[in-house]
Amino acid sequence: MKSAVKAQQAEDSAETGAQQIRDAIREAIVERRLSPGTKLSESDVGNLFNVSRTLARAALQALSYEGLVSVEKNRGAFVAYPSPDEARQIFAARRLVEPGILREAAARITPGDISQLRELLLEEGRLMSERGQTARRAEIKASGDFHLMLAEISGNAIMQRFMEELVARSSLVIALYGQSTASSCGHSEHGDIIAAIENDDLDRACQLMLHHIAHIEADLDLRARKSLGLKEAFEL
Amino acid sequence: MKSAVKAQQAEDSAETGAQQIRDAIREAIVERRLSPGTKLSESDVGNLFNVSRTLARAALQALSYEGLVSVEKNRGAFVAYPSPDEARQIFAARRLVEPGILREAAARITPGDISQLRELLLEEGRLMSERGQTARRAEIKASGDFHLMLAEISGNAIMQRFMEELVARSSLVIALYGQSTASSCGHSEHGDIIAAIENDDLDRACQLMLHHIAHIEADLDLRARKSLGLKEAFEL
DNA sequence: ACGCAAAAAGTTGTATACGATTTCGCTGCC
DNA sequence: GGCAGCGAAATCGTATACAACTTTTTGCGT
Repeated sequence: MKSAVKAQQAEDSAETGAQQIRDAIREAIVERRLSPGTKLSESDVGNLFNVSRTLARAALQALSYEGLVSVEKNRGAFVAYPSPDEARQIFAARRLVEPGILREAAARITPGDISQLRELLLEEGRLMSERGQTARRAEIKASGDFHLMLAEISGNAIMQRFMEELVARSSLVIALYGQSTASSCGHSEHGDIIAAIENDDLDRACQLMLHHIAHIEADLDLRARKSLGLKEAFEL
Repeated sequence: MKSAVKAQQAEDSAETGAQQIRDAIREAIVERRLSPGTKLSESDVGNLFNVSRTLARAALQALSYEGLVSVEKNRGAFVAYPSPDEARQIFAARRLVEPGILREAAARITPGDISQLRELLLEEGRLMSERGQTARRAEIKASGDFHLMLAEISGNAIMQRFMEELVARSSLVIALYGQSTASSCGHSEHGDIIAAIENDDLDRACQLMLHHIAHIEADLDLRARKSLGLKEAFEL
């Protein structure tokens, strides 16, 4: 599925080296190898990928359009540090669009799609039982891929791109505000949703999706701890 | 309202000259002063705004992320020429998200917002009765602003940005495939939607919104006339 | 020793330069 | 007359250079 997602955008383009850098950094952010707030200086990025600052800058700009990095004028680019309010908006957006995407996907889903989804779930479960950071990161990506694949099946490239943005930003939010050591997504809920789709019970599938999103959000601690930095941090 | 929309993004940023160029070009595209397919060479854009190719390029890249221009490797940037399929996806996306946005907006709407919406409608009506291209362009923008303002009222900046993209791209689609000489949006339908909101009849408001979108789409001729260029163009 | 000011270092914003790729027009051949 | 091939012009992709701004360090005075 990963290849399918990429192919759709690749086509003739492979636009430029900047694209590759953008993708590499995005992956690093989504997999949480880069923490929110980390500074991404143009020179450093350029050196890291052996390109000039021009390309590094282009990649960072691109990521800022996706909301994954924030560039501050004359100060530089940082891995985005979503505020609690932003976090709420991200999940509100997901609650708003994912049921609709699910409905469209269900209308066009093929047996092949379903088996691919199942495969994804299996992989996810396997990673879940594994130990180690590598497995954890792969699991994070896999759980997002479930939602992305639904968007892909829906056949609407625009919604798919939007979901990619939302999933990526969700990962950032979870990295910042997530509490449970458990992974980002309740794995079993994904399976339930597929089952509901197979049973042609669309309303139930949507309801499950909403619950699922609410579940993820419930694991967050979005109390505005605005730096809490001075006295409060030390008076105990 | 225009100022409000801009202020929200301006804040401290005003990031750079590229942003201004991007906005100027976008406005030109949305108001249909630039037709789909028009070539936007980096040098030309740079000269036009008296900046280097660097900034022109950045602006064009930004617009390509919004789907308003398509850049082809080693060939240049063009005002986007959405395919019929893309057009359908754009409107499918709008049908998917606008009812949700409407619901959120209705939940937070204030009397002040309503009067602002009414004001927008009045302006729209006034422009509608005027003659001339300038009025036509202003009307196009105004009719889009109605949808954008609902997104703004909804309080979700992410959905707002997404709607901005969808409305802008819709304008392109209408420019390409629209048939009626009449303006893009049925003006009266906007008023009906506001009325339904005021009556707390959300379901009706959503239904009106869906009809409204369907209406716009119905005015399009999305038959794939694939260039129609060879024999068909001349055999009559 | 502390605080403030000025300079130095580092980083971003923009312009220019150069190599690579495409496009277009020309010449020459069929 | 038309088409293939070649060369020039235009345009894009990327690197480098310089100016403007920010941050840090240094040094002086109190």
